[in-house]
Amino acid sequence: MNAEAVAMERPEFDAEPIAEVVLEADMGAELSQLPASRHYRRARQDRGAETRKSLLLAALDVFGRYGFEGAATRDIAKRAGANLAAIVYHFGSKDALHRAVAEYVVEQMQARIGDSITAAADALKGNIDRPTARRLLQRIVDVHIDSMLGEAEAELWGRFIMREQMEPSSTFDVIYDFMMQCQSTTTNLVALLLDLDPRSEEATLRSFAISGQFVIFCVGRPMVLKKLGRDTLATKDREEIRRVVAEHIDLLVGEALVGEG
Amino acid sequence: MNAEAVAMERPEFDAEPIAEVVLEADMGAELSQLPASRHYRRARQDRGAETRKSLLLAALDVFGRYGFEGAATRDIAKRAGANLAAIVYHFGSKDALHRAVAEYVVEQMQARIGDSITAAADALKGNIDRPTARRLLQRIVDVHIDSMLGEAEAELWGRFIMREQMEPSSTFDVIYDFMMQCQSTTTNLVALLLDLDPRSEEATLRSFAISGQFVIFCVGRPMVLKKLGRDTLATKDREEIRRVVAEHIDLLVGEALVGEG
DNA sequence: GAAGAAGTCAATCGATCGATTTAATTTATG
DNA sequence: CATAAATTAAATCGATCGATTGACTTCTTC
Repeated sequence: MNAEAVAMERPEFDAEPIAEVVLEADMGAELSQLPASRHYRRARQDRGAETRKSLLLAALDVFGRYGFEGAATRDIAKRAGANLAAIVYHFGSKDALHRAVAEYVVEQMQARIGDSITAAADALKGNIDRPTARRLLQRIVDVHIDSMLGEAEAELWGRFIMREQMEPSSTFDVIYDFMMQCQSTTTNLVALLLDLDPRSEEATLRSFAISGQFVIFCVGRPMVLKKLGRDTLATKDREEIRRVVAEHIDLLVGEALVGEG
Repeated sequence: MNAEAVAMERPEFDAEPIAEVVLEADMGAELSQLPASRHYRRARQDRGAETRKSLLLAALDVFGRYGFEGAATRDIAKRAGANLAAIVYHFGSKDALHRAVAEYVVEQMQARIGDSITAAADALKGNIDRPTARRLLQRIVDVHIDSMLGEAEAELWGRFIMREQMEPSSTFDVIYDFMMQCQSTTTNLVALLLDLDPRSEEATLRSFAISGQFVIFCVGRPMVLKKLGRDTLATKDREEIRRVVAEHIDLLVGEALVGEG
């Protein structure tokens, strides 16, 4: 079951290069934004990156839909347009692939909403006034909405996270920690705006309720789309959602949003 | 794959009694509230009802966690404390069991929140004032919160529904229709309270955002529990959530809740 | 209390699918 | 051309799948 363990027991199995490949976290990151030019024949010096990225995305989808045990490596390889053996070659095992997916998800989310969180967390260390807190909160909310509803891949992240929440594996901690960090920062901002103790249950509940206003559009997306009569959320829809949620928060925290935008 | 088809092809297989058993929707409904008395030796006249109920609940759990294909009938039978063959005996096939679970979920949800929906829908046919609309809306919200967070089984309904939403099977329509009906009624109430066209995107989005405030406590329950430092939501927590959400809605629709506690 | 219906059970069917491994082949690069 | 990286088809071997069977137990009914 554990491919690394197997590799250790078998010295003739050259595990080192694979391990290195797996450990470099930025695999194919630069490749994903490659120009579509057909004549761009470079990047062949690392053909593997393409396959790794395909496998990673396919695994993200399949793991998210069927869970770790329910996911079939055959299915993942087929969707990725890669050979079955490529999974072991590039990642080491099904386990390791799953771990890589979890890390990838956090990485992507961190890249999109990390700044807004650290900005708020840093500001909260000092003394900030209510308009500033309101603006920092809105920043977090907007970034969440844009990343959760804006890009197609985000649907996969959401599914993967929801599934991990149902049957938490050992790799879930890293996702969990990140989300708790987001929630804590949001709670602190809400507490400040509502003159509540940040550690009170009241602050926590109000913070979750506020977050729920946009999370619903992620977890209930099929229902929302059906109701709106669309098959995808347009940019305009997303802006409407941002506007509505912003107005709601204005009403809820009794501090209208002012400045920058 | 299809057991009914097989049954049709094999006249010697006595399918009728099974079909009847499957079709009666109230299977074991009265049995679930049996007194725990050890000497209550009745109900042996229909031992099957107990097994059916066990299988149904186990299937609800397993289908919800692993999806239809990922679910193993062996797993379901084991969790139900029943024999593998009992599934085919009582339901006809894995497919039919899945269908029965979907119907059961709608049935249970209907029993808990159906009244609040039809009450609101009926009232909306005539002319109602804002305080009444506000009260009807709160009724729907409270009933949702109580049923989604109050009973242990509701966690299973939620998981099953979320999973069906991910990979909709043919049996999903019945669930979907019910949920859309809830959402439509809520939207109409919200539109009335905010002076919006009930069919406008604005009304839909605001309605979803409002619903999200309590749905988050269902889909994000593990996160909420972790943050609160509990391992289960107490009655007091549920009351707090009801209070917070009610206050929020007061602020959002500009119509404070009055009357009947 | 015997007949028979209802329900349960262990054992088993054939088939599919599971992850992993092997060996052979293709591809790019110095 | 030589080398290493990457890909591929094929095979391994076990596990598991849903469904079925027929014997067995429990309950009802006449």
